[in-house]
Amino acid sequence: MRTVTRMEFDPTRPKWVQIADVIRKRIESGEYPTHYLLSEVLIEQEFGVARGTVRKVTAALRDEGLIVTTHGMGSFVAKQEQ
Amino acid sequence: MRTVTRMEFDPTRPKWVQIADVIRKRIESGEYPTHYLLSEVLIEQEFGVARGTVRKVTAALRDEGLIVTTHGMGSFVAKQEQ
DNA sequence: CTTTATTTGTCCGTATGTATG
DNA sequence: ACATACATACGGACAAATAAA
Repeated sequence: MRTVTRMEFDPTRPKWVQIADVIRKRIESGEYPTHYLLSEVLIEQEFGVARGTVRKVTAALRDEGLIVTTHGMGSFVAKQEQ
Repeated sequence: MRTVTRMEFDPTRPKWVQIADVIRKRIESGEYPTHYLLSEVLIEQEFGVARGTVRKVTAALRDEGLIVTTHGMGSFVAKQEQ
């Protein structure tokens, strides 16, 4: 069973920013622990957005050092600094 | 010898939808019986499309419960309900 | 047990066309 | 004109599961 998040997207802010916010919170709250594996396809399906949008999300989280992406594997949650 | 289906792709409908239609009919007609093994590569070759397109086809048929996919093995036709 | 081949899973980059704000 | 976003489609590379040699 796949998860579907029905977000109320704020039309004044890009979707990719809003989705990144959601995932960031999940990481910071511990809902997504270290090494939790994300995949573009799952994000695509959960939020109902296109691949290009998902890639902007992962690029942003990667830039923040929250996730690490490996070609052929996926993106996993990096160890949190506190 | 590999089969090559020269489909006249209707330019107004996605290739992956049209290919899924063809395979769905083969399953429903019994041409592809229960446990018949499909492979992405063969679909790719038969219809002359890219793998990404094939994966949309299998994803659709999987969502419909027509096939079951196993990593490292392939997709096989699920038991039909009647 | 090790190696190899096959197959699916995933990411990467690119491109085209459409639509909206 | 520009950024955002969707949908489609191509081709490539690497990772992981499975099965066979």
